[in-house]
Amino acid sequence: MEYNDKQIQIIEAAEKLFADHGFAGTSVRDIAESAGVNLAMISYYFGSKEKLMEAMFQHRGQHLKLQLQSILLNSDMTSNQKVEKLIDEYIDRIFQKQSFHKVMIREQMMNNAGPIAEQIAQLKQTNQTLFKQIIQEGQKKGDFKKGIDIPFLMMTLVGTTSQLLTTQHYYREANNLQSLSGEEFEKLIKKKLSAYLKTLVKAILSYEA
Amino acid sequence: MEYNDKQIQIIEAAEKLFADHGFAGTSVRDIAESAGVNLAMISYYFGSKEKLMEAMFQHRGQHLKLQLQSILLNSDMTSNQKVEKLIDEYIDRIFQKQSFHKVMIREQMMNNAGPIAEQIAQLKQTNQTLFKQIIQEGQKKGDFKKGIDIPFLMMTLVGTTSQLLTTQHYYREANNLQSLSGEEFEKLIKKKLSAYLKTLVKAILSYEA
DNA sequence: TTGATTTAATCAAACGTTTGTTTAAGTTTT
DNA sequence: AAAACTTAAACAAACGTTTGATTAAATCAA
Repeated sequence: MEYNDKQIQIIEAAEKLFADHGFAGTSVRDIAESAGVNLAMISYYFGSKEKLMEAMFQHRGQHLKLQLQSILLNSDMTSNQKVEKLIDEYIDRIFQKQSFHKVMIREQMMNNAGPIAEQIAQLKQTNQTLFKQIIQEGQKKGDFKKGIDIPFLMMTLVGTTSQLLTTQHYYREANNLQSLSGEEFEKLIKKKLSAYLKTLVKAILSYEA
Repeated sequence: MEYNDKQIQIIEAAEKLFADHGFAGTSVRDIAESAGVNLAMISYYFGSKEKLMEAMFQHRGQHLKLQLQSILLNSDMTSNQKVEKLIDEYIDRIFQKQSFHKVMIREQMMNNAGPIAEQIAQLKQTNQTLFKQIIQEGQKKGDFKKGIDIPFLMMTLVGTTSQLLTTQHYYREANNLQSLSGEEFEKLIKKKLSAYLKTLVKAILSYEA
């Protein structure tokens, strides 16, 4: 499915509003106003508010999957380099589409069925499988220690990033970083997160109890 | 402020519904029906839906703060033991009040002002300060290495736990654990999370790049 | 090229329903 | 008797969605 300019306009306006106020907390009138289109256009293009949400996941779904395949198949990289590249690509992806990821976090919490939940489950599994391959490859080469709980390690990467994403305004205030511009602040926390996660993963992949 | 039985009944019904469907996604009629009280009782006791939410944070707010003081002041424990106890108490607290913590996660995402946001900010800072003390105490004693980014380490503990909390149904499905009862499953993931986080923290507190 | 016809896009207005809240009349408790 | 509680009914406002008219562009027939 492809969407024209106006449809994308609506989807991206809805994305921002859903991220900040939730699905139920956003009215179609809010979306229409924010997107600069007439109220009826949302039903006209998408059928319903619910289907607009599904279109949003369809629209973003393509860019969601990590480009892990290319990392995995690149034989010039060491296991450590692969993990580091994975972390940087993941952070970039999350922060580039912040609003959509907040919407995803919200959707994950409500464990209802439906196409969106399925898409999320599928995405999680794909990323998990590829991540597992990279770690296990490193274990076979003797770069990483064995006995790692890979799903939990993944939870840490995802969870720490989500935590920073959803509470960045608290972090900014607690560390008196209001003087920085939005861009500067984002650049800073991305850099810190990247360095921190790399150290963390290396630590846990090499730590012997 | 103290609340009578019926008020607590309403608060706890609202808690569960807010956690699963969000604040805006839950109607006062849903809450009334779920709590088994008349619709008007919510306005009668709390004034408004918004104030019910504030009462919820007031009601739970007391139990929120980690009992870190007692850990910190206990001189019989090593730094490692203190960190381990902290992790177990944190996990217990989160899982004991799952619904409320989901509500908190939701509220954290919307960066609006108001008494709730303030209470969250205050709670975060209190916990951060006490956690920092425990880590720094360990650093002075030479048990932990220096140069740790404590706020980010805290983000990992909170983020990993939140991630498991909010996506436990995905984890359950992906690992074919539907045969377990709800209680058994919860016990299992709490145990795994505890062991994992303890290893993780020890790894990062002792890892030398 | 002209004029007719179809198609897609846009709009203000209205639809019926659900929303949070209030009312006013009751009942129970103190 | 007073205070606290409980209720069904009603309220205006906001909600998602539909309608019917209007516009503009595209397609076709002459």
